[in-house]
Amino acid sequence: MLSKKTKYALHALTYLGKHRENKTVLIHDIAEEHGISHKFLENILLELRKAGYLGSKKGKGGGYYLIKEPKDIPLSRVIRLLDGPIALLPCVSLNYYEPCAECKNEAQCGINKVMIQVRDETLKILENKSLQDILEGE
Amino acid sequence: MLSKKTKYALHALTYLGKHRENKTVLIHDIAEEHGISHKFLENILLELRKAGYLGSKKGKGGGYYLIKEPKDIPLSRVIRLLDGPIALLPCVSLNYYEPCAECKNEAQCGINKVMIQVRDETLKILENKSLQDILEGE
DNA sequence: AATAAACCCTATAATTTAAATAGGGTTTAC
DNA sequence: GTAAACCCTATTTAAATTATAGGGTTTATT
Repeated sequence: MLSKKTKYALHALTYLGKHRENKTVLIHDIAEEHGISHKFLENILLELRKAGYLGSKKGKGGGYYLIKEPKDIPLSRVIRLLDGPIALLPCVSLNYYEPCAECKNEAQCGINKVMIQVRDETLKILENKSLQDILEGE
Repeated sequence: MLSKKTKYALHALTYLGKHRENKTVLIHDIAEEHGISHKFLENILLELRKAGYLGSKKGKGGGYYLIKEPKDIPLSRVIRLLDGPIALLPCVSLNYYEPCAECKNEAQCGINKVMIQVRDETLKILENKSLQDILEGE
C-alpha cells in the first residue's frame, strides 16, 4: 500500500493539475479540499518542488503551481520520491538496492530471480500511468 | 516492499519445496539455513498451515511439509495472507476495502480509477508467478 | 517602511505498525 | 515417562509513519 504521504501527494498534484489556469494555488486550499493537515501537506509539497515537479512563489499572493506536463509525471516517480522502492525486495531494487541478510547467494536465489521479473513488469505499469491519466478520470 | 514476514514465508516455502521427498522439515532447519529467528518463523509457518499451504506433524520426529503443488501457490496468495492488500490504496482493494477519508466522491476520483487499473495489472503479474517459478530458479 | 500573507526549513513528538520474544500447552515417538 | 516438536496467545521492543511545532524568509500591499 502507498503511504499517506504519497497518497496526499497524488491528491495535491491532481488539484494543481486541475487548476493550471490559475497562477498559483495555496497549500491551504488543497489541505482544506481534502481535509489534510496543512503542515503535513506543506512538507510534501516541498519535496515535490525540490524534485522539480512544482514551482512556488513566496510572499503574499504566492503559492504552488505545476511546472511539468501531467504526462511527464509518471506514478513511478511520485512513488519512488515519497515512498521509496517499487521493488518488493531490497535485493532487487534498482534505486535502493540492499542485499537480503537471509540470502546466502543472490545469484542462485529463486526468489531474487522471480522478484526481478515482478519488478520489471510492475515498473512497466507505473511508468505508463501518469498524472495525466488521473486528470482524465476526474 | 514486502514485510520480512512475507519474505521469510517465501524462503520457508522454497525450502519446503526443495525438500518434498523428506516426510517433514523442522522449523529449526529452515530458521538456521536462513539465519531467521526460530520463534518468528514458527508464527509464520503456523499461518501458512492454517491457510492450507502446509501440513504438520506434531511430536518427536514431526515437522512441516507442503500440501499444495508449488504451481498452486501464487505469490498473490502468500502476499495477501501475510502482508495484506496488494492494491496501492484501501479504496481499490478487493480483499481489504476501506474508503479513503480524503476523497469525497470515489466515483469521480481519477486517482481511484487509475489505481483500479494498476491493481488489476499488478494482480495479473502476481497471480501468474508461483512457488514453482521460484523453485525453477534455484 | 510597516504589516500581513505565504512559502521555507528543521526538529521533535505522537502514533502506528512491524518484528521479535516469551512462556507455557499439547502431541507423539521411543 | 521423557524428550522432541509443533501449537497458541500475549507481550515487548524497535522502527517507521504521521503529525505538529516554531520560527525564518520573501513579497504584495498600503
